Amino acid sequence: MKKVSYSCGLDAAMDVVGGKWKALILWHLHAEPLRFGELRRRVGGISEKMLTQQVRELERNGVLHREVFEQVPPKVIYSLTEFGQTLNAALEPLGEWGHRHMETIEAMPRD
Amino acid sequence: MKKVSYSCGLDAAMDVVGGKWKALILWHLHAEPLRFGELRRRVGGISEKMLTQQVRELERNGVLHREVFEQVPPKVIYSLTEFGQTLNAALEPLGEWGHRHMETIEAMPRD
DNA sequence: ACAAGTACCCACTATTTTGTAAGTATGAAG
DNA sequence: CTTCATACTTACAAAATAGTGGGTACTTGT
Repeated sequence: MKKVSYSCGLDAAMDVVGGKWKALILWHLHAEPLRFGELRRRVGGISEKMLTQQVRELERNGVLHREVFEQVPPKVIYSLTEFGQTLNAALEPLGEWGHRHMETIEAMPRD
Repeated sequence: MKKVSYSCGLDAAMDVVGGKWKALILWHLHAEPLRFGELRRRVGGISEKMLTQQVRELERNGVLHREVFEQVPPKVIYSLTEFGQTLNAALEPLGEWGHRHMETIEAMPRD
């Protein structure tokens, strides 16, 4: 979180779920809780450092829950909180849109 | 646009509307076409450079339309394309969510 | 004895994104 | 004749974001 006040709801929401990975992480947790490694494999392309970092922020923001099992080898399970579920639901139309226009988006000029 | 293929719709959508300003710009254009200066005032806090840059990308991506009037002083009007309108519609639940949880978001730990 | 697997942390570097300040053209107003 | 306004552009600086390679602790399997 960077700002303290927002010009509108979208501004605020983007501050929570913006960035390269957060939305994706939520997305992949929508069906079931996952362990760190499994989450990493599903998100794809994310480094360990980034995943820990993003997941910790999401935890601090009350979007997801982190359950640590005191074992060796370590085991940590991530799941959406209720708050996180409402956020994920709000993200769904955007995901739908992206899905529907995937080809158009892939064909967009990149530089 | 950075990627050429996406793991899911949300991934793709975030690539179009991610970043600090783009979603906000779309949002403020939802009701009516606006001139550069007016758009800038409404978005608030954005520099001229950033606005031009973001708006040009959105134009290249077919999200908004840019109409130049060959006058002095210059006049340029921005409006959503139909595509942009579908995107804005998909963004609405997220904006709603942000609006509903504004206080929670503002109270989130920032560092 | 030794490598493999887990979920990290740390220091460091690279890349990307964002911001700041200045300059441009032209005409109208004072 | 100087200033103001518009919608930019350019060069440069700063800040945010991302990646790399190393290390850790302990257990299980070879």
